[in-house]
Amino acid sequence: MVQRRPAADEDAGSRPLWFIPPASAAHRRRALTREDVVSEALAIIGADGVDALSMRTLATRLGVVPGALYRHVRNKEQLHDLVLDGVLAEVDHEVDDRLAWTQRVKVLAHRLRTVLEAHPGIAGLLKTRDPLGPHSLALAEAFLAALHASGLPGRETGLAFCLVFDYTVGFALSDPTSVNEQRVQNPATRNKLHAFLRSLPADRFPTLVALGKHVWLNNRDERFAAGLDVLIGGLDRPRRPPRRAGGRQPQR
Amino acid sequence: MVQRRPAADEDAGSRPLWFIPPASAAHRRRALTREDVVSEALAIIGADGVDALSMRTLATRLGVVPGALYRHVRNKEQLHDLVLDGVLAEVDHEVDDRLAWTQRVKVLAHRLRTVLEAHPGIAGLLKTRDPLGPHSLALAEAFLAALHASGLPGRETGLAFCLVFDYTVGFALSDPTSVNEQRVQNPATRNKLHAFLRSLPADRFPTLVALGKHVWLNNRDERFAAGLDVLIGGLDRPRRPPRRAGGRQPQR
DNA sequence: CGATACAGTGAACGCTGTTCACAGTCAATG
DNA sequence: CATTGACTGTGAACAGCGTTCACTGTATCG
Repeated sequence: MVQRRPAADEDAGSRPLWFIPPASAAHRRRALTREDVVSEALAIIGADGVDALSMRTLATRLGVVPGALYRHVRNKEQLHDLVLDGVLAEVDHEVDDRLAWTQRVKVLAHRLRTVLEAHPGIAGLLKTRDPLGPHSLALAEAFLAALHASGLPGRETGLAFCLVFDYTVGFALSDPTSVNEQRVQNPATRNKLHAFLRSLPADRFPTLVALGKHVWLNNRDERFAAGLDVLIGGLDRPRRPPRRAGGRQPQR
Repeated sequence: MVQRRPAADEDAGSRPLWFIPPASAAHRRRALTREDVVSEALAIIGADGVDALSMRTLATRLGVVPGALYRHVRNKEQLHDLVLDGVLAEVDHEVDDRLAWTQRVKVLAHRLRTVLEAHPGIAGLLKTRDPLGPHSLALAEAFLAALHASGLPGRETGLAFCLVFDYTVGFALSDPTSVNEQRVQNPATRNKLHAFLRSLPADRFPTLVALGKHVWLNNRDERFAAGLDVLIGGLDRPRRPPRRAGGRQPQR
């Protein structure tokens, strides 16, 4: 929280004891910049998640009236864009070139997930707003470069990028603070959930009764890693010969 | 929209001409049921998306004051749960058992995506609310049964289920009405986007400059099908021998 | 010194989800 | 049949949200 405005009583008669800073142009004018707004927004999100970010609380923490923010940011959506790029800047996109491409992709995906989950709610922005900020582009470049090293043709590389990126974002999106995850994290509610699954009519839900306990588990880390393995394993598979013409879409 | 309340002037002196229905219990009392609320909510979402669903508009369309809804639904979150199950009921979960398990999973995933995208915004609910309603369970059963037919052990089947389900939901979540998709759908803006990518400094973003045009494409259908292929291909791969102990997570 | 640009103010608008005392009507009871 | 009790819908309110707008005061430029 930035203290921007001199205390009221400082103007009102009580003289400063020794030295009053000249209130240089840099401090009084242009005191609030777009960077300030964005960084304070990041602070709020880092502390309380993206839902806690409202124009009003943001303005209050900056010592400013809500409407003032609109001098620096067109609307909340644009603020989200800026915040998003700020978060993605935290993802280290340097990877050892000597690693196998599969390892490089995995490392990047893990880093992305870590950063996204450190800022609850941010992943949601990625689903509606394309990240075209400088840091986001650097990250995309790193992913693309690693995938390109697989030797896949350009078009397939693009598809693979979408796949891996969407997988990671989608995974981070069901963040551990959501209701679902809370439910499986708490052993008591998890047991209740398993009991519920076991209690289902076995004639209508045989597999669910038998395997339900393997689905609702508190195993986010394992789930992410295993999914990533499957995914990259699938990419690493020798391409099959072009499937029978027009057979792209399985019959509905 | 249900007309539930007699017109005001009907009570106020103007006598009915011939016959006044007895306002039977079924009509006056219990006129509004939870099913009514949910089905009207589904209608709103089907027409204008999930964002258009507010307690006030829902109440208005039901000819009722907003607070009245809380006699039938504890809060909006619970309304979402009910709506969600109503939508998932539209997914046909019957699949031909004679198909290969890979085909069965693909068919189910395509159906799920179709239904989710027919109700913009619904996929978002699936990320925060676990679908434990009857229809949702039936769908989960179908997916699990198909995956179980792969011969994977129980735990891996659970992981595979999460993977396929999350993939489909995550994909549907970036629905075609979002900003990103609009951008690549419109040829003009897509060209602008490609031009922007080409204009990037080639020394810092070499792969992005070269392959960017393969990433931002209007190819949702191909993307979904290809991703699903990779994913199921990865699942279908012969399991490798248990990886070196503790080596689940690639080194950061 | 006067003119101009502009950050910040304060108030308002219209929207949201939710609560609460109250009124009216039905069904069951004495 | 009359009374009671349960319960649905009313109307108003509360607190919060994003956003707009006329206005004020200050800092900079000509």
